[in-house]
Formats: sequence, C-alpha cells, structure tokens
Amino acid sequence: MKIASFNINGIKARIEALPAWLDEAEPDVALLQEIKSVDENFPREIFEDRGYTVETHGQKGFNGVAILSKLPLEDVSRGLPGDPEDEQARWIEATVIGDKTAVRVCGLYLPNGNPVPGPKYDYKLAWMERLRLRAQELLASEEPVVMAGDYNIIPQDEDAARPEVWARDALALPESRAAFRRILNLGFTEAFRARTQGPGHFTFWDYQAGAWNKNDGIRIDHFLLSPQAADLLTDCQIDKDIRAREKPSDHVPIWITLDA
DNA sequence: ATGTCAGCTTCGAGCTGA
Repeated sequence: MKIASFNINGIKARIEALPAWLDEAEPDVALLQEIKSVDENFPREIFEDRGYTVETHGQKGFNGVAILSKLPLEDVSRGLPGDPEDEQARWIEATVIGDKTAVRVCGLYLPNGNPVPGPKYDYKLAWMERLRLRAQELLASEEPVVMAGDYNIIPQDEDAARPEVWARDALALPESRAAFRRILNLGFTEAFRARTQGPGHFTFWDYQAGAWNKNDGIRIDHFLLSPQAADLLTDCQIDKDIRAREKPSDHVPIWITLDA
C-alpha cells in the first residue's frame, strides 16, 4: 500500500501538476493539504476518472484537506476533536482497506503559528495538544495508524539548510519541537527518519529568494506511524524533482509503502 | 542585491496567509 502526502497549495493552481504527479507516482492513497477550496468546488471528477474515491474537508480560501484513495474507505471523519469552536479545516481520517490489513489514515495540516508570540502561535500549540490527545486514542486501538501531512515543524536543525534563519520561527522554536516530540514519544515512528539519516533532506522550498535554486529547504512534511504500522513499513521517499516543474507547489510529495 | 505565490474582494489592486 502506497500512501502519499502532498501540500498542493491550492487545487485550482495545481489542476495540471497534481494529476500529472498522480499518474506517475500512482499512490493508492493521497493525502492533500491546502486544497483552498470548499467541498462543492473541489474538482472530484478529475480524480474519480482515475479510479480514486474523493473525500474532502474544505473551507473557503484557506486550509482544507482531502483523501484520494483507490482502495475502499470506511468510517471517514472530518475535523480534529477537542474544540467545537475550531472552524479551520485541517484534519481528516479514514480507514483504508488494504489487501492484507486495514489502516487508519489521518491527513493533517498543522497550523503555521507565525508570528511568535501571538494568537496564531497559541492556536498552533493548542492544536498540537489536541493532536496529542487524538494520537493517544488512536494508539489505544492497537491497529496500524498513519498520521501524515504538513506538520509545519522542523524537527531538528539538520532538517533545515540554514537552521539559523529558522531559530526564532514557529516552525523550529524549542516549544514547537517539544510539542512534536511529545507526540512522537507516545510511541510513534517518524517514517522518513526510520529509513534515512543525515542532513539535506527537504520537503519545502519557499517561492521567495530563489530558495529552490539554492536548495535552501526545510523538512516539514512527515509520516508518523503507530507501532503496528511501523512494523509494516517498507519504504519512505520524498519526490523532490516535482519542485523543478512548471507551476509547482512550494511543497513536494512524501510517501511511504506499507506491507498492507 | 533582490527575488513569490494563491485566493478573496468585486473588476483590480491591495490585503491576508504562508
């Protein structure tokens, strides 16, 4: 089972690049972030024509997540529990029925949190605490669980080309990293780091200041696996080349394969 | 040395968010 995560930065803007990548990468499941579309306006036919079931959790203008799946989906749920007042569309879950095993798959778009300090950073930390509580519940199921998406967290200095630039940013502050570790330390495996060590691996390059040409990137898109999912992990890669194409997103896809 | 992009509002440039 191949599961990919891709912050597309707007479905309208990626209406050509996204299907082109899907046709090449052929993930069974694609978790999309920043669809920037309401559910009614999401161009589902483009993906349904390719054999994908489409489940969206959108909102007007910003945010929005989606699951595309060639495998059957069950028990889709939208929104991160823990705050009925929260109207931002950043979380979607579904059970993917694999050939051998069912996997609970969660797609997430974690708040950016800048500027610091301020209400946006407070919201980020509060959202991460809600994520921790949901992660704890999911672990208790003792089933394979995958939580993937744009975490807006640079886990360590080696995950940025220029860590000094990010030192006081919401993506890298010690408090942000601690909140991320608090979730990991419940017993999750970060799939990319389970298979690849060392610096120089990125999933995002800013549109500004020629960041891509200078390889001035950061690694902020992650896959967290429950122990039962980690046991099934066979690969984890970043589709870096996508960033050099026409009209790219500022993020690239990252994917795993599971023996499921 | 500097350098962007996407979407919204409401027709087009300025704002927000990243």
